[in-house]
Amino acid sequence: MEGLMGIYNLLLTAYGPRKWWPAQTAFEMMGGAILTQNTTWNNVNKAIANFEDKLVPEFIETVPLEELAEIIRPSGFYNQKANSLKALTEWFKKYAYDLQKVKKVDGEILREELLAVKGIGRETADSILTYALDKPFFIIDTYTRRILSRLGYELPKTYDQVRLKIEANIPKDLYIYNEFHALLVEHAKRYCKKKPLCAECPLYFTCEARRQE
DNA sequence: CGCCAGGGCCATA
DNA sequence: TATGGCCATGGC
Repeated sequence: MEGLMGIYNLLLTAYGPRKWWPAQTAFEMMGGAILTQNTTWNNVNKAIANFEDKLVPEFIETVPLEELAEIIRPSGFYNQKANSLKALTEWFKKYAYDLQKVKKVDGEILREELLAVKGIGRETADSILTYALDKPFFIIDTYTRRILSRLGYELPKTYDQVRLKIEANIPKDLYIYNEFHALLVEHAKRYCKKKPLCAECPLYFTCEARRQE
């Protein structure tokens, strides 16, 4: 996994800092991480807009499940995600809905707790840890896998194997984890949806160099 | 019209 | 550990 920082620098130069996650509050970020599972942001935004100003744990806790599902309907999988939002909120309640209390806990412990929440898997957990809780865990999504494999990297099979391998080859720095993932998403949306390789791609020469090997 | 998006759960072998 | 079925809307 050499050259990851080179890719990071190319993307950062090409797109500039992304300043993620797009959310008003930490709780909105956490909820958004669930809503965006296998779903476009366009649909997630519709769901978030339906909350008006009620995307807060106190509302999620008390609103009837069926009503919650109706609110988030545009995000798809709304029955499952309504349950997931309830479960996330139950977890958060252990900390009295106090973000500062959560942040005091060790990152590995928090990851275990989040993975125990039904509806939160590895990617969602790592997104929440990195973007809401200031605990750096490199997020592995379909875009990350797609871009890296197109660049010629041989990726391990399991999520955590990929994550640990990437983490071992970049500085353990929250800002870099934050920006790198956001930059990969930005890049994938522009260039890696259908086209396997294209000359306008900022990583074109990197792709070419690795393909020659 | 069919495909798929910043996944995850569960059953099965 | 690793597939396969399922969940569901909306943009293209």
